[in-house]
Amino acid sequence: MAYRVLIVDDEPILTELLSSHLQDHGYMVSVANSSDEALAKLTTKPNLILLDINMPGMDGLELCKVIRNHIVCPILFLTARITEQDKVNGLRAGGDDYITKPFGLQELIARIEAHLRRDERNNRPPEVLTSQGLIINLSDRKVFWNEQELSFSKREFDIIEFLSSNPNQVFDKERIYEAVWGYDAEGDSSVIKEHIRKIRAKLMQASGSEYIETVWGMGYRWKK
Amino acid sequence: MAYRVLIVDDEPILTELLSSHLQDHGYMVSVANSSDEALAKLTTKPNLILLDINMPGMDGLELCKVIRNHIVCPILFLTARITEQDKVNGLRAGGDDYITKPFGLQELIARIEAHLRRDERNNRPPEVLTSQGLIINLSDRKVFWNEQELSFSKREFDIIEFLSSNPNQVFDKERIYEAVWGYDAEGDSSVIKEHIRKIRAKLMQASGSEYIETVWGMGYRWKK
DNA sequence: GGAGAAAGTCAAAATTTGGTCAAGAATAAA
DNA sequence: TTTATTCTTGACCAAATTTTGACTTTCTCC
Repeated sequence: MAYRVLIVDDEPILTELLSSHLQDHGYMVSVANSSDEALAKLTTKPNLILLDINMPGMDGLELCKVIRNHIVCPILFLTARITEQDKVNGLRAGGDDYITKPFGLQELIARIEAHLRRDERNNRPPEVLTSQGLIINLSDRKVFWNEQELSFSKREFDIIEFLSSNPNQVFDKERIYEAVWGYDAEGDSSVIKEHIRKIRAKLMQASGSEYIETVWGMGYRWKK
Repeated sequence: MAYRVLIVDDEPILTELLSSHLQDHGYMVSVANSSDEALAKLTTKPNLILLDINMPGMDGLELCKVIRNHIVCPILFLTARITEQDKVNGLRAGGDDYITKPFGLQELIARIEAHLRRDERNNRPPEVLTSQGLIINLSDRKVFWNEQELSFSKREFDIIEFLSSNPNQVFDKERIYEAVWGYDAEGDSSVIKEHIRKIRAKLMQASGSEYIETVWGMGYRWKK
């Protein structure tokens, strides 16, 4: 399966160039020309992010920190700044590498490969999760129970995905809200309650068993 | 716990310098001045390896490939070579990063931290405490006594977590209150008393033994 | 041994939290 | 546009937890 790379840079010429180069190497590329766009495109669940530091509005460092709250994947800074302090800042912000412009495309590819390979080594994320007869296909976002497909809305699936990807761990509502809705987590907890209810009802109706456990005062956990 | 870093370089002056700098930052450092020595020192199970490319005998690239057959940890190349092709080779050999000399010590530390942090993110072992048949799984917030799961409320678990994470230490009620409730609340110690009672009852019922000891006039301690 | 302080016990009150429901708002589909 | 679906909100209830206070027991020191 092709890796997804998200390029974040406000320079269209550069993103264009990078994009086509990466596509030539078999990557699926999405491009964001601003921080906001980048956050929105996190939903594509990139395997790796190329991040420019100099951008109008929220800059790359800030963005990096925010992204880190959502997903875990290699983040490579791409920038013209070169002082050591800048490098230090970038890495401390949660970045994994720092590549100064101008850089060779070959080197870039090599670095990307190194990071992806490393991720692969550490945690090969399964595209399909199963637990007791239930099959959750993350790539096509479908859920089955013994041949029968269950239908979930976007939010519902997002919650299922998040919880079932981290089985047995307890997440409080805020944490779930953050993970599913995004950075702006001023969420009313009743939204989660309601979605959990719907999910439970559908799962129970089909399979007759509980998958989501309530941990009183703490949150919810996916039983595995 | 301190991270272990293995430095591989045939230049004693450099290794000396690096070693003391890293030690200043709290790392446990071992040094190898040759490839053979490096392979021997893999038994120290380093969390990260700094690897010079230019060495007599087996060079860093070769060494890297060999190391990769043994352990999985970040490998950072440390070298004077700078051509893009070299970088590509290094990364393809299984390295995770490539730092060209001369480099700033600050940058080096930052990169090391970034890599370790990343490793941490990816495979964090579950935090589990055990004491005499009792298993306390901090990440899942579950407590077992021989297969049997014991259920504790949030506050109860928080107290157990705090005390059992610091076994044999005595904490007075205020200190416990501070640690668990999160703020300094003067006075009514009866809350703690009550929770301790509940915890003790549950633990006693299941295991038949006391885990929390009263130190008269001082506070409570988790017996280990 | 007895006074006083600290810890333990118990039950009831107060508070917090989660589940449920219905209805309005927002979004997507037709 | 209309229509259907999904998302969100707020209110209410029930359940579980947390806290409180009165009371008893235990310990320490004189």
